[in-house]
Amino acid sequence: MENKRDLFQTLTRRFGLLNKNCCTADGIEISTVHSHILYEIGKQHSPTMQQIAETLAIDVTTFSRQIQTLIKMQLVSKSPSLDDKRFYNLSLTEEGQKLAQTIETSMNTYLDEIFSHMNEFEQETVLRSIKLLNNAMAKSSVCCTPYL
Amino acid sequence: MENKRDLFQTLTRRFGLLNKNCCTADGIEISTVHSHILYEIGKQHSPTMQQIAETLAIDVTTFSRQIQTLIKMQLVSKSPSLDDKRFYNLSLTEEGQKLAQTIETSMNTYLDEIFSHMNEFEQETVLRSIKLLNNAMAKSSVCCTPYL
DNA sequence: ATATATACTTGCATTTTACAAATAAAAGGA
DNA sequence: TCCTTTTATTTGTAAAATGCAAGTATATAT
Repeated sequence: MENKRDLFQTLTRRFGLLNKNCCTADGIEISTVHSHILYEIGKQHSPTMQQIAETLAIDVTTFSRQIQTLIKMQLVSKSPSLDDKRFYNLSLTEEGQKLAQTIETSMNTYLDEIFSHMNEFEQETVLRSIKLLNNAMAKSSVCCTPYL
Repeated sequence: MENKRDLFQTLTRRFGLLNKNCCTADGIEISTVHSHILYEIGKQHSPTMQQIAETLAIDVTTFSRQIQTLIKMQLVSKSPSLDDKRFYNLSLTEEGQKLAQTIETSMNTYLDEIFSHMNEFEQETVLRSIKLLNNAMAKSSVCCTPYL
């Protein structure tokens, strides 16, 4: 269990589980994909369909239907851009914001709990390392080119 | 972009992309889920259906069908356990092993490329940090209890 | 011997996915 | 201006993935 890939595989699988569990608890019942979409819409500034779909590497046609679902669930709203009516700007409804916030809070609680098993120094090292890694990935040619 | 969750979200999304891209290249055409299954079967010692399904947090009934597909693709074989015929032991066929190896190689190539954007010291720090994190997650009550 | 538990599979209905083709709006060129 | 091309999004359709409930088969317990 000492090669890079295995370390990453383990890490990301567990984080994936965290993501999965956090959104299917008390009352809230939302799929991981949907929570990712909410997260990204909340993060970006009135993004278009394509922007979110690309960020999440979801096929646009699939994404189009997922957005339809989220609109039906009253979590997201979609309005045509004023300057160019081909674009639609996505935003979270009030309810969507509240849900995103709930998820955010519980994710951070989970992460804090996990970090509590490390000492101060380790915690800082780990955070710094993940930033390093993210930067390295952003520079990489094999990965994630368009994503900050 | 400075909170824990965001860092993790970015990291795991990108690693997910890597996983996705690596398996849909030249000739090989395999879904991410299938590649995870191959990976785990290769890693564990003649595991049962349930073990792999649990490790990957896939519903057993879904998993049962996925295995059927992989068997049809001649990548996996399944044989009833001798001591207890309710169990089936999974293993990779020769072809499955070859494919798993190909994926492994290309994943490690990708990761090496990514790591090449950091200096020696950073690389070591990052690897050490991921180990720390994995250990912390293993200790955590909110996450991944049964998974090493 | 019968009941209970466990490992896995199948029936079925829903959801997700993605290619190809359609629609709609903007941009460019004559 | 009209016509072609490009771009953003949606729909048709068919395949695959999902997960609950119920089924089968084997082992364990009383």
